[in-house]
Amino acid sequence: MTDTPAGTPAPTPRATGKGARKRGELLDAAEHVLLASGYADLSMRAVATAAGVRLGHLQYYFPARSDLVAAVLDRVLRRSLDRLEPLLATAADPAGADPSAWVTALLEDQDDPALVRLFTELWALAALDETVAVAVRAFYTAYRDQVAAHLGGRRPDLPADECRARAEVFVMLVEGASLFRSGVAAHRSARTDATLIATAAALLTARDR
Amino acid sequence: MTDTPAGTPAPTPRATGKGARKRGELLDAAEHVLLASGYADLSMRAVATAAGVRLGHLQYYFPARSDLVAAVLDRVLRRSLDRLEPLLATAADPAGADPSAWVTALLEDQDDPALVRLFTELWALAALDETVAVAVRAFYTAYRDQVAAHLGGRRPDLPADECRARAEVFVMLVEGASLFRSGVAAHRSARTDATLIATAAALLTARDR
DNA sequence: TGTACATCAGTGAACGCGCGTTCACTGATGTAC
DNA sequence: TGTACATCAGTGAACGCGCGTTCACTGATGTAC
Repeated sequence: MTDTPAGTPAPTPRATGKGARKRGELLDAAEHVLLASGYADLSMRAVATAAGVRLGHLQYYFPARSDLVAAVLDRVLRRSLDRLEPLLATAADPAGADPSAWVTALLEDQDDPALVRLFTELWALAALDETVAVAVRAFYTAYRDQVAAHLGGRRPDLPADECRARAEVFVMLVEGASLFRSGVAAHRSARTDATLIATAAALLTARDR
Repeated sequence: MTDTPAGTPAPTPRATGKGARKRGELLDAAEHVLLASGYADLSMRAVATAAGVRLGHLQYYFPARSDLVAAVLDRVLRRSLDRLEPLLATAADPAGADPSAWVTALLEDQDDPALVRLFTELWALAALDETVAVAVRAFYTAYRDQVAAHLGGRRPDLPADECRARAEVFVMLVEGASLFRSGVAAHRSARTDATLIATAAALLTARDR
């Protein structure tokens, strides 16, 4: 007895075991095509070829292109939040400590050009698809709230709304920086990185802002 | 006698007068389609329909889709730089003055969701087309250099490389902010704007960073 | 352990459609004499 | 001012192609008895 209504003849691949593994492989292939060719050329045929399966088989797992696209983007956002969480949870350093090392680690994590590429596609797609737009905003809300919580641990003297505002500006800066450190808008420079890290750290430590 | 070789039978629309006007109208239509439907659905037929001309006529001005896309993106970047220049040239305020009003004006100018939308498409496209990538990097280099020049006028005490570094971080912050103020990553908030403006202003005024 | 059967996983052909591009064409506008 | 002609501006039909989707099919795997 599955969780689908008795009369439904539609394909419903298993959520566990081999089915889940295959699904992950297909999403890997789709992500690869998205990185290499962009959303416009993210076709069912291209993904099937990249995954080494037949078109019909890809459709067994993702009946429509929209299902595939939604699943890819969903996984990108979910994975990004999962990677962020352990970094942001390390509010371990004492209240007065210099957060530069922590900021540096966070920037390094955002360094991956492939990740930046996926996010530029997400930003562009959010304008066309309200579902994507909602997911992207939810991601940044969670991101900002985690930074705000980190900041609250570091600076118990700050009111919650100031933590939130500083955290949002912090995330703005990190996202803007990703464009300039990944090659989209410019390439990395040590001199600029120093100023970037000082500016981000100041958001976490400055008396008022 | 035109500027094309004698034997070339290819269509070469006039660069001035009626031809230039029509070309501008076609680019307006293309930009409208790009905003409404994204790059993937920026088809010759959709643009012709939006412009109220026949497919063949659009192709008289832009023989290939790639010509149309290149012209649209080129115009977006050129127009953005042209809008930036007068704002950035107003290094009028005295050396010690609070730059908050100036920063606010610059943010307002970047406020337009349509402009942000066009830039998200540009960032995504830069990964697929090296010509676009070069144009985007050239745009941000010019942008950063103009901010650096503005900062140099305001703070003659700073060495040139520090001006450049601060200017680049300033642009990172403004570009990141555009995502958070246009609705892509979040919506505008007065509290966050205050922190954003203070942070940007500090890049222009702080003793060291 | 063996058999019957349902479901799962994967195949392959075909469909209609919108796409970029090619090309021969026509009427309008400008220019030379 | 009039006429001949070249170029400009715009039309319309056709092409081959890759696309998403539909669907009937087959072999592999699991399960009930």
